Amino acid sequence: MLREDVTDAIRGAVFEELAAVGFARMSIEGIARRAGVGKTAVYRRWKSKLHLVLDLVAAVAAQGMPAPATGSLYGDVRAVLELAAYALRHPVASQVIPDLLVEAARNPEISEAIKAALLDQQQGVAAVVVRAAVARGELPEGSDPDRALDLIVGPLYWRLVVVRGDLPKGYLDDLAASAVRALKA
Amino acid sequence: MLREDVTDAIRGAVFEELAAVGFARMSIEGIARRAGVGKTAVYRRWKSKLHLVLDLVAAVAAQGMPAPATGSLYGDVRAVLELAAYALRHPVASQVIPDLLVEAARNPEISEAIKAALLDQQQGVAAVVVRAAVARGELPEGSDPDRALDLIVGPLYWRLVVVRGDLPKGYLDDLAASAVRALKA
DNA sequence: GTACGTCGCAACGCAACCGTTTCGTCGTTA
DNA sequence: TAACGACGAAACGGTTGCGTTGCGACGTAC
Repeated sequence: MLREDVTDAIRGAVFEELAAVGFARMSIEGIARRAGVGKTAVYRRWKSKLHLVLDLVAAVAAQGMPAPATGSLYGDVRAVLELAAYALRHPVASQVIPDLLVEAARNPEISEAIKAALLDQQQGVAAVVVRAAVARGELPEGSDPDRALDLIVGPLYWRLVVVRGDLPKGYLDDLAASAVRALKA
Repeated sequence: MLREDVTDAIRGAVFEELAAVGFARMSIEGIARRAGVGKTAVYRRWKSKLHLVLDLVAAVAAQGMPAPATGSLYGDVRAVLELAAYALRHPVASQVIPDLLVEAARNPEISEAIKAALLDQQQGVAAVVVRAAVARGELPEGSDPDRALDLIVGPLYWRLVVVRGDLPKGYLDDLAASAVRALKA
């Protein structure tokens, strides 16, 4: 029987190593070193570093992403932004997410995993939010949820991850208002 | 005297190698192999792969980025989006840019170079566009060019680079219109 | 109390790349 | 034509990680 505490230590080490050096530079030796276990313990559980990461991403995907239901489009958008900003400002996540996204451009398996864990989830949330807004009459029939998602999280991702700028007070409020205004075509 | 054609071959190989495997996996041996030159020729010109890439990025920075002047805010925004979409759809650039952006999060020298080559350029363009729009009375005094840039290129970058989705006909038009609408607070 | 499986540790042979050096070839310059 | 310097190729010793194997220690199940 594989020891649970060892498994957890490895999982944690993968996460930290991924944030510290990125997928490309990550090594199984480094993971074992960081986790304080032997390489044997790692190879007994996973075949390669790819499987390690796919397992990690799948765990994130499994936990799901909650869709807001505040009763207004602005409220929903603002809630989505709050959640996204929280994740993208997390020091570990803000390193791991863009790193894996770049890796996904070269590796179909990572691409598929990331899509299921993040993009599909977000598109699902956007679909719920848009559908509710349409039902309330806040948005016209046939509004495209994907385009809505672009307008909502695109600017935030750009600022936090690409430019790596700060998040001024009131920025999320303004952005939510801008997105709502942009959506009501 | 160093041979110009060899220098060019190396520069080209760096670009291709960067797109193919990314900065982290890139090796000087691989570059020399791809360029069809000896390692000696590379080391005679640059100290390390970091210097190779910094040199490449500086070359991009030096060529500058043109600011549009179409006479309307919508026209200017649309022109910026056209240029950005062209770059982000380029198969090599669309691999290299996000890769270096991720690398920049871990390497201050790359960060500085990328900032000068891309971000500062874009912020300069945004500043010109916003200033012109304010002068025309299309935007209120004190509009923030950085926020404008977030709203203009954020959604496009998200769609093309993060989601790696397609670009439907009319998307740029809609996005430009949305951005203009969002900016007029 | 014995047998089994996981544990950490260390070593294995192999591969890639590091940065340097040596060599013989070739083109340019004087 | 002689000297010089860059060229490609190959080899150097050193480092890192690969995936595998053998080891003795430990803990648990029977």
